[in-house]
Amino acid sequence: MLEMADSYQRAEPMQIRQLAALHNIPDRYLEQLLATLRRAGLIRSQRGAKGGYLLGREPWQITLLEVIDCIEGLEAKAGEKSLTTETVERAVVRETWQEACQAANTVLQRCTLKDLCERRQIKQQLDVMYYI
Amino acid sequence: MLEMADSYQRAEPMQIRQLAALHNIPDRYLEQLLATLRRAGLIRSQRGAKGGYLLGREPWQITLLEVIDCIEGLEAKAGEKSLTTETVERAVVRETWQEACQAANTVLQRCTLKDLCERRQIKQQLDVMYYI
DNA sequence: CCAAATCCTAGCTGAGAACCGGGGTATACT
DNA sequence: AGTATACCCCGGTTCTCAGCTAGGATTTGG
Repeated sequence: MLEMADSYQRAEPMQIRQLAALHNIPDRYLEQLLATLRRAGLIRSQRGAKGGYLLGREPWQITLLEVIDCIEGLEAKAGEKSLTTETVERAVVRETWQEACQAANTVLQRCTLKDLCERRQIKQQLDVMYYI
Repeated sequence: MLEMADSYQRAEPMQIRQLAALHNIPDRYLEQLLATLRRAGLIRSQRGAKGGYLLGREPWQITLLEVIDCIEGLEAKAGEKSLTTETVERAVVRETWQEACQAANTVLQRCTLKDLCERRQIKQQLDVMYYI
């Protein structure tokens, strides 16, 4: 996603091969992840020769939370039936647990791809300085 | 743990059979969980006949975070070697991720067994009122 | 001693993440 | 049009691990 955020400004799509090579991910597997992201609307695809993937929105409009929820198969349902059989103990613990999740999500929500790209650039420049 | 927090005031140990029956957990499995909790010092055990388990500390001195970290096998190490091979991208994402974990942990840290017991009691009384 | 309880160690199982492969479809370029 | 290049879809394989099962050793109260 970060690579695509960079390529977004250049308005040229990224190809699976490139992304896979850059991050040492098997390209066949990366293809599935990208399909999931596409179905969620986080990225768009261009088929055919010279095709590839592009962000679905501006880099500052995509949060880390959206990306993670997407590929981690966000299933926030199925709790309906268990609510009827849920014990009091489970309910009490679950409330605090969800409160904790909410706190974590707030952090991830605040973090956009643009933020991450900027931090990455800073880190990369620091690496160069250490090398000298 | 909540059951033991209640029994802690009565100063009598809880046995695996009782705990398992109360919460529909296979006792053989519960035994392993309790062993983990014991090794972490969260609970103490009394062997032999009339034995059982007791909290290792007062109910208000044990947080939900400790319990969860304990049974979820908190492995916060092993990141040493990967730090050397960690890419810049992973590092940037991991920082935000850990920040989110920290936020969640803060919530769980604030929640003690005593708090949960009190909330449970309130909920149970509400259930009774609904029943009438 | 004996019954009752915890302790220790090893293995089984189902679900899900990571990964691979074959064949199909759309698009750009010549 | 034809072809090469990419994405698209679906099914299967491997590996990990939480959840669970099983057998036997050890400690303690009566």
